[in-house]
Amino acid sequence: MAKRYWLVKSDPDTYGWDDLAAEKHQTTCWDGVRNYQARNMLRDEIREGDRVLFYHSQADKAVLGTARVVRSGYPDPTQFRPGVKGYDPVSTRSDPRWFAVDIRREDSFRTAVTLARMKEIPGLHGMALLRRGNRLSVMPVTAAEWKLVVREGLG
DNA sequence: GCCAACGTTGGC
DNA sequence: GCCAACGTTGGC
Repeated sequence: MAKRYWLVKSDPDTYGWDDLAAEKHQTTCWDGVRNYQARNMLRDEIREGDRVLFYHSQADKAVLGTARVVRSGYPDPTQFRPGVKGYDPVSTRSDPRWFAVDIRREDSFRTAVTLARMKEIPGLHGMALLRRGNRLSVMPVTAAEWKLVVREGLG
């Protein structure tokens, strides 16, 4: 199967590129996603070995680097933990509603590729991230888009 | 701080 | 099943 590419979006005040760097093995469980469209991608489409653009929303609005999927979709453990954000009382272990993947930090860009910059690159005009009103925290990236963003970031 | 774009909720 | 109200996200 062809390798696929994704973009994950995170508010750096909540969890950012530096937080991922500080993790053991620079790997984290990408949990907390509570949107059905994004859930479907985490559960059904994202595979180990797929590569990921790591994007900061809010003040930064830029891709900071790349990561790799090191474990494909499995039940998001936070949905089973009463009291934590993301707890879902309806979800059960035999029929979990929410999914997570594990990602490992890979290349850190020399220069962050800003949203403004991406809008200037003709080959990125169709990018899901640039679609008006797109609030998905996980979205697909084409191979061509991946190449353009990474070339820009790694120089 | 504002507001557009959604997703969700709940009354009917 | 419809839709108004509300909450959240995130760019500006």
